[in-house]
Amino acid sequence: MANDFSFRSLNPAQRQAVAVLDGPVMILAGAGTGKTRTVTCRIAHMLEKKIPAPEILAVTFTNKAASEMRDRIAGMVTKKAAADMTVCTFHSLCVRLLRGGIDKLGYKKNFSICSHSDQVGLMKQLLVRKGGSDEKVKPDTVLGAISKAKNMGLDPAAIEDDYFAHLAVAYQNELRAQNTVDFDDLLVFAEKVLREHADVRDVFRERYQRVTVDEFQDTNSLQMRLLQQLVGKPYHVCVVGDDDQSIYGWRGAEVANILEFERFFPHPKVIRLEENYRSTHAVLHTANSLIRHNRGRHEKVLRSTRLGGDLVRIVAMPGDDEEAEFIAEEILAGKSAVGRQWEDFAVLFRTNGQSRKLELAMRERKIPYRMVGAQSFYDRREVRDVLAYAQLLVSPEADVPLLRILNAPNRGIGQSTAVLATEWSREHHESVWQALCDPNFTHSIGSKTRHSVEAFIALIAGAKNRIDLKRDNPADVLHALIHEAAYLPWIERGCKTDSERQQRAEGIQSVIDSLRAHTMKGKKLQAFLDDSALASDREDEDLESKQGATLITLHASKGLEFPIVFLVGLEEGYLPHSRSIADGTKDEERRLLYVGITRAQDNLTLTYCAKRIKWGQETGCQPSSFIAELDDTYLDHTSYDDILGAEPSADELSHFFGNLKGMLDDT
DNA sequence: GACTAACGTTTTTTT
DNA sequence: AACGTTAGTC
Repeated sequence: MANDFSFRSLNPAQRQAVAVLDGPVMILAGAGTGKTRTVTCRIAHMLEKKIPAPEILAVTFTNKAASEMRDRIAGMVTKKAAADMTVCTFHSLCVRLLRGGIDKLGYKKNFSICSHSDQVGLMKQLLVRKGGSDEKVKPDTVLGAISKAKNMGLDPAAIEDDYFAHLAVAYQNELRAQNTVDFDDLLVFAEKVLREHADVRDVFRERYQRVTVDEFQDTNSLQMRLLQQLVGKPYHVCVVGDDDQSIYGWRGAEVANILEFERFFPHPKVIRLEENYRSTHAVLHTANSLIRHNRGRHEKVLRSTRLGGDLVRIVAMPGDDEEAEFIAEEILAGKSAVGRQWEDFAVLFRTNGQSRKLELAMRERKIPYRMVGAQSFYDRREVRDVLAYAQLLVSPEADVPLLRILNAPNRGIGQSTAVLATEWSREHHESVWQALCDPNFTHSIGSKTRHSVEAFIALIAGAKNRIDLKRDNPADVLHALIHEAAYLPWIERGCKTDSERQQRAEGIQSVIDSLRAHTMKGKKLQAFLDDSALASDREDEDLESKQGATLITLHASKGLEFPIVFLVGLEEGYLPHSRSIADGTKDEERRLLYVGITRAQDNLTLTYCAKRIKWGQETGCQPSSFIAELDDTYLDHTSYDDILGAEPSADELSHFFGNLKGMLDDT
């Protein structure tokens, strides 16, 4: 059997996890314990036991995790089996479910999904319209409250603050009127459909008999309820996670789900993977000594399979400039002296803002680097605009994308017209598109604007017609539409630099290319829009495709590993972050640091500064209280001055050798 | 309706 | 320090 090899290479705990296929199973997989390998072997084992591939479902949180798991499985089983099973995110699973059954909740099946920026745009409008209280309420605050309510299983109308509740109701009505759902709705509605409609539930339970949930520590209570609907007796469900790596509590993740798994699925088989293959003993010991300070966790002590190792350095820095320069120099020196690749180095930080100085230091020394995250592709203006055009080709009645590009590029339909059209559409309970099409409306506006509106209608309708006829490739239609709208010249005009111009053009082109790739695979335009809506930022195979040292936030680093890791800014207020000190979630910050430390394979350096520039102002810093929690056995406390004092500069070195040579010559 | 200038706010993490 | 928003002007 093909799997014999992988089976034998597993350790006893892993082997047990792979062997037990029936009933609830919880795999507590510490950092670097071969989690993904174990899960993929387990799924391969299912196939070996003649479980039909279509019955297998594996749910992840990110698209990246899903595609990684898909790839790993594909390497172990037949092509057909890999294609027949379902490996996807919670959200895309829900989209699939709702495309079939959302009509039961009074939405049309061609609903669209609004992104975060769409949500903000809508909420801004509502705040202006409802402008009840005169204090400035930020859209994100209201949206956050709504999201929290939805994830806790409450009706947004039940939010305590009356004004917020009022906005929440208006928001939800608006989305419904536009046949649009937000990210949270996907889960809320899917759970609702399953709970209230036994027929749908039975179909799903019949279809997916074997459910695996990855990164289970990141599930929130809504996802837990969804899972309960999805999995029926005899509960062939396997969850994999590590409570010590739960770092998404701020968006509702409940460590409780992993701590109380058996409350939901009785008598689970609990398997602990504690053998770490990634890090040296020194790194692991330090990590263990930190996480021990957290209460109420599944006791777990990672054992290292790699003895010894370099000491973990804790370096005191005078300021953030020196910190960045020190690290850049170390990378430079490490690369040439120890013969490492750029890709072997990673610098981890708490907030994106901390990357600026590091980037600068890298650039000065011509060290190639890759920044993970930061400006996300799908938040780029031109990308969102082009996607809005694409969305109109499916349903011009979607107000949000319509309003987005109504005057992008400028075509003489400005804000005032947009407001009039929106108001008219509201009065007549129609979409903005219908308002623009309605002669009764267009006669109420000036003739110049009217002609602009008519031209716009013709532009969109013409392109949509080509789509509906199904004769042309949607990518070609979209390309032609963008060209006809003269979108590129308009966006280019707003650019300051050549490289910006180039970036915009590439953004537009890559949306079209990506649509083409989708339609090549036989997917519909709607499916492309779904994928784009759910595709989040840091998932464009960034890491593999780009070369260089890695600059990355602690959150984004989870699941990755690097031979040499620098973890910067171990200062009170940054790590732990001041906000989490206020929120009383210091435990989570400790886990965040734990995640950071356990990314390191061979060598780890922690740094903290005495001062740092914040908002253009110099501020003093205190060392993180976490430093005192680390066990000293494998620590090397040192400072910037110590290291620079001990290591002579290149000048001093050549001088020294010059003298030496002189002495030798003399003799 | 478009452009510019001043102002205020931001910096935790993201499906 | 840098970005986005808003108000004021053409």
